[in-house]
Amino acid sequence: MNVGGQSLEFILVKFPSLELSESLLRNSLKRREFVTVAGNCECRYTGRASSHLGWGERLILIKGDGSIQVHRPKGYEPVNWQPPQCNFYVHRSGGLLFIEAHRRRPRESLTLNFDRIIFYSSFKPVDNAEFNLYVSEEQMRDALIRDPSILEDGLELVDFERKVEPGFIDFYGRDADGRLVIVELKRSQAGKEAILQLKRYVDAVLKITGQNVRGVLAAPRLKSGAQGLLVELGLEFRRLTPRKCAEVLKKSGTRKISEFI
Amino acid sequence: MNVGGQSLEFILVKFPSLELSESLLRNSLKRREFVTVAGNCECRYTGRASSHLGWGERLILIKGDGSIQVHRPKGYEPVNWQPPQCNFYVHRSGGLLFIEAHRRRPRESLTLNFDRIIFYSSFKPVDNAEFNLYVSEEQMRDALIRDPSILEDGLELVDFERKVEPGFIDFYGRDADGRLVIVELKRSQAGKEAILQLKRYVDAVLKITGQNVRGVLAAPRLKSGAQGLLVELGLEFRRLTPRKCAEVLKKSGTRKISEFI
DNA sequence: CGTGCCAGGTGCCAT
DNA sequence: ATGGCACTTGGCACG
Repeated sequence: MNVGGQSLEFILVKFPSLELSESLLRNSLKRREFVTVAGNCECRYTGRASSHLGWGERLILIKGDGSIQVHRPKGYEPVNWQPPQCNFYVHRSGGLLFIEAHRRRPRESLTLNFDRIIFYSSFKPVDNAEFNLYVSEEQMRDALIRDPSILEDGLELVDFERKVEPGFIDFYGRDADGRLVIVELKRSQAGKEAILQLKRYVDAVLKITGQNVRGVLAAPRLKSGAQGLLVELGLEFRRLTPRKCAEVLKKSGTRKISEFI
Repeated sequence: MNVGGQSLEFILVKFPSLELSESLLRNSLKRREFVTVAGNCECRYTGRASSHLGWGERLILIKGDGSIQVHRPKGYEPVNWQPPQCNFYVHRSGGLLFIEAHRRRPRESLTLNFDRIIFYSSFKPVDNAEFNLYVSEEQMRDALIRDPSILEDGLELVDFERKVEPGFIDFYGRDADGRLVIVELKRSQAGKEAILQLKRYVDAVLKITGQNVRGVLAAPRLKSGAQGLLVELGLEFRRLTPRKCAEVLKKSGTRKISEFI
């Protein structure tokens, strides 16, 4: 597919013959298109386990990355599937259309045979958007204030949004050993920028107080490759997930933040 | 859909207008059909966590059980979804078509807005087939109950699925020397987790009975590196393959498990 | 590559 | 409803 609502290599066929379906499939697989097929089929899987599913009408998705999934009329999860990067073989035999999806490591295969196709569709979706899973940074901060122990046992709040030279420190606390702890929060994957920001805060507070200061980066995850810089600068990472924050916020209920400070 | 390859309430439309799509959707949702829609959309989720996905072309499945899933061109898993039994709201606003899927307990919602539909399909799949997965952990347990000697000569069943403090013991027996044996089953490669789980059971039973207790981990194989922990904790490993279990189940036939206990 | 750990996990079955 | 746990778990980061 492409811009302007005009079809580019977009195919949609109602009740294609098995012969036509076979050639459409071969073509789509070669082009790595997103294929959607509905039809009456039987499914066999063998690999880590084995399974058999008798005849019935289902919807099959085959994606350009080489994944396949078979959906029955009910249930969120596919009844049979194969993860990305498997090899497909399409052939007709005995009046049936076969789709095989093979994978190595672990060695397993999924075989579907159709006696009737209800519809066939293929297109190349244009989708470059970024997916973000998050709570707001403010919600994360609120959760941490209400229960600092979600980050570390014994951690206690001293102040938040404290102004220092480079900016505002998200969370300013003291750990079980009495050491100062500066926490920098990121609502999604944290990268080098966040690490350097935290370092500036740590340096500033060290300069002001002269005390030993710990710098902790709290985020759902660390960008790959950022670990090195973190360690190099003597900082720490603590995983803090949207889920955990949501739990705390729910548990502590509607009470105002002011009650916790 | 129904027999004979003839359409019964089967709809397939290429590039429907948002207006038409809205009315088709309302109808399909009312009839609890299996809906497949491809289109350019934006997705927002809020509930246990929150997420946002910018504009892009995706495929959406809505099943008759009230589940919905949004598939991007790559990846086995849907980027956004909602499990069965949620409520749908469809409306148009500001030149966009909105689909909302709401759920209570946990309270969460998924909202999709489309500016263009690539194709719309709906049908009522006929699928009454039974799905069979071979050699599940339960089947392994059944095989072991029917013939404990597959694990060790002289082993006899005392109880299964026995409740102790940490959870349920898969198989609880007595060996040729009269010692208690606790078996933890894994249908595939067993790792550290399984060993620790077994250890908890052994400790619990030891505490209760005061008797000498053997802990046996039974699985097709042990993860490399797990051997050390096993020995360290005084536990044992016995290889038990799906094939062997299948043999036992086949030999003992269709007789019910209750005949063996 | 394997190994470990998290997930908006989901699903199943128990109390 | 809540808890324990398996899952063809899938996915990602790390050694």
